[in-house]
Amino acid sequence: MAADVPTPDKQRLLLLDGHSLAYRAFFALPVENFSTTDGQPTNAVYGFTSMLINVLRDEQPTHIAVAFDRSEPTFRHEQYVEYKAGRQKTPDEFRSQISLIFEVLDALRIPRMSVAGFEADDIIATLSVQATAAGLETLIVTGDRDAFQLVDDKVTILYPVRGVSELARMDPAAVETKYGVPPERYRELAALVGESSDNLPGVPGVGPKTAAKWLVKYGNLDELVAHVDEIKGKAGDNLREHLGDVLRNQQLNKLDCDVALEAAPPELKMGQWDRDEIHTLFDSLQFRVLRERLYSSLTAAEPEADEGFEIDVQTLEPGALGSWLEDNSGGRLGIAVTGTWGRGTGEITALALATLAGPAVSLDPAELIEDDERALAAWLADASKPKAMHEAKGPMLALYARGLTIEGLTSDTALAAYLALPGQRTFDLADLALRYLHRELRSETEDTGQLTLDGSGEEEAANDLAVRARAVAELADVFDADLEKRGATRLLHEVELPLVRVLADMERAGIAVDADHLVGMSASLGGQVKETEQLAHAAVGREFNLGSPKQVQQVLFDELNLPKTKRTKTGYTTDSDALTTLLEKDGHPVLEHILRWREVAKLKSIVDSLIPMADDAGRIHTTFNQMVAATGRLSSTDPNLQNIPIRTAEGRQIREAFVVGPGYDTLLTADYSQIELRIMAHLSEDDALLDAFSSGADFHTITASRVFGLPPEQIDSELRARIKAMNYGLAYGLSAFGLSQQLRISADEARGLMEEYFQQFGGVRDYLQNVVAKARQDGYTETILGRRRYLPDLNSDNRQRREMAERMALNAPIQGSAADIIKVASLNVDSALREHGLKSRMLLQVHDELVFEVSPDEHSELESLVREHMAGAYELKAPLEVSMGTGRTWQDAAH
DNA sequence: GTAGATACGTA
DNA sequence: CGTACGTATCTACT
Repeated sequence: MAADVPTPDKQRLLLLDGHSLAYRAFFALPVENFSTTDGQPTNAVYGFTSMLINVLRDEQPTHIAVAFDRSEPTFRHEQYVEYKAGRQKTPDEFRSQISLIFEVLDALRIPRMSVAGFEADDIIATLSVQATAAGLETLIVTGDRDAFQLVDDKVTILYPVRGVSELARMDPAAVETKYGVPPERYRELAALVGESSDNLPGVPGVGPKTAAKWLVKYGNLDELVAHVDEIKGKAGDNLREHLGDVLRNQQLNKLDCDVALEAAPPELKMGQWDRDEIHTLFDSLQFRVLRERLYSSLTAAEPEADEGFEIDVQTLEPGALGSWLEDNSGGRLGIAVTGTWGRGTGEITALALATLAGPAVSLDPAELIEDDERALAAWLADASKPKAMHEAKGPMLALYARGLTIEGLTSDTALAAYLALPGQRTFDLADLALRYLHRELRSETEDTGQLTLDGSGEEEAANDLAVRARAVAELADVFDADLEKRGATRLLHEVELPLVRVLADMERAGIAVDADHLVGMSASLGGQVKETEQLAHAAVGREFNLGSPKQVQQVLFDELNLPKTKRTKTGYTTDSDALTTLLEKDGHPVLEHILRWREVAKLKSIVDSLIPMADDAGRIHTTFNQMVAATGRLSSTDPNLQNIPIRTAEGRQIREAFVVGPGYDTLLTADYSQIELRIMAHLSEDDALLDAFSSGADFHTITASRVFGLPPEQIDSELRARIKAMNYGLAYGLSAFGLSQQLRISADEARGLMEEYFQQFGGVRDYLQNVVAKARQDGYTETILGRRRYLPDLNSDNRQRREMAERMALNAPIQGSAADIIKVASLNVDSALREHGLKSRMLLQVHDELVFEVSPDEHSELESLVREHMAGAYELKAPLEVSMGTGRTWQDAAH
């Protein structure tokens, strides 16, 4: 099959009009948001660079140049003294930024060109003609419409439409669609219409529409001039009267394709840019987000890293591991492991250790003799021997399964990458090696094509694993420096790294379930699902699949003609909110059955998914993921034990299936009361909100009493519920519209409610506004422990994306700080359990709640330790409060 | 078999 | 037109 033979990529020349793009950016981006702390405006540099990065990423050019105007007069001024007269002087804030743009281009090794007496457009025109002749495709990015005359099947223009983030692709068809004439006629059209920014008046009263109509009718401008007497009406009179202007415009807007240039297109190859130079420059410009974007989007545009790792993988005689470790464990060693893990256990199949720059070994754990096994175990367990791993938790479980514990981890390169790039979902070692070490994850020395001794490929696998270990060792150093710059060193070493073992212990412990209870529930729910299904079918008069949103839509909106709900991509929503509203309006009985069916079917599917999860000891082991949530929270998978139902009575029955295991007395749950609201009060330092917490009374009632100006005892459940929704909604970026939807009140009422609220709690509004403004400037938000979330979309021109990013910016410091706090609490509780020699253990973390299994006679000691370390995890201005409960089941332990 | 859309469970 | 997740199911694709 030769179908996939890659063809050499087309050579593509990217030409940018530096001045016109920078000028666009200058007016598109508010200078208040784009200045360095010492007052240097950077909006034009920022916008230009941002556009440049996007185009480089999206178009992957092979050649590039940026053209600039000169301040000297051009040949056009000689022909027409009024050319560009009456233009406002360029603002000083703009002029100072041009040299900064030069610096950016120089650091990126992008050639810039300017020629006395010519405009940037003439340079671009010349290069594009030469490029076509040399067989290159040309892409021109410019905000100057004159360039449209250059468009043909080899030359495309990218024209900024709104702000700096969106480019319209102008090929011949697009020009014709937009202007009604093909690109080669564009000059003539522009001559008729005129160009006020160049001080080139056209025919009064003639816009692009009329001009295009004439050109289409007569074919071209010459013919139009020849038949100028045939044109009727006022427009015709104007044309005859201003014919001179039109012909002059046509002369002046013609781009010169024959400028003498120092370099021809084939010489304008994309070069390798200098990371250090970019670092320094972007630091001085205080471009944090752009640097990220540049690095993340341009790795592909860099020349392929075809280098691998030089590594000396040593073969050890049996019994030699101890002395090897003695010789080589002075510095941090990288560890790489293969095997399988999950559900709280695992198995190691191979292991490699690598020094940072010296030798490495690859081991087969199954074939270690006793001495070697002992030496390995001792080294692994030695906290004073520094180690680095990549995604250590799984291997930790597998090592533990064969009796090995690991101490002295000073880096987990996946965790470090997560702190550096919290929005990324995966942290593949090979990707990180390419990106941060600029090398492929393979050995440079190996693979001369010769067979290994037994031909099994074992040696190759051992080599590969050693390469991974080496990459881990090197990456660990790179990230140590990177995290130091981001202020995340302590977060890694004091929170995330030690948490790995705590999470591994929770996964290993698992939580006991009452299988009979689950099986019983499944049967009963199964019966209800069937019954409800029949009721639904009877109500409609035919059978349909209740689990298919498409069929439900068909039944409700096509057959029963119920009022239409909110649109989705494929039709109308049938979600429970919409169906509940419909039920109130129409009351068709099938609605009730659908809602009920969904409820019981959901519960049954949860129950059924849990049943086969229990191990031989009757325990379920979730997997906690420490690096997926952009805010710093944990997540739980396989199964997700962080979303076990609790709202409805039937849902809570599922919690009754999670029980205390043999050898333990009871379960204990401990959760933070209103932790996010306390954090909001702490961060905003709003006195009224802080007072509400220190008063000791019910928080929502107290805040409601302030908002409504009533004594607390007159706050009924309705009023309390409204303010409770506001209290929580604020931290999510809730709008008046959203509030009105949720409370089923009018938008005006909701708006009034918010006004009243902010009247009382103005500090909260100030805080929320500031948090977004600061994030817009810095490019990221930060939690109390310095965990960042990068939000480049805060400066997006797309309103929807920007507003989304704003809500994320509101929420990330609050949700993320709560995550910080419960992580610290988990660590401190865990240490305390060890220190006090308790057998009780931590089983689950559910965002603001910890679940423990209590060993006999440890009840009161555990309770006081948990309370102490949870409440004391962080000192907030609205102090943390913890509530606890105990019981045989997770449900009974609720409080 | 997989990807996307929809719906819904938790904090 | 309220954040952060994971899972089940259906549907339409390869």
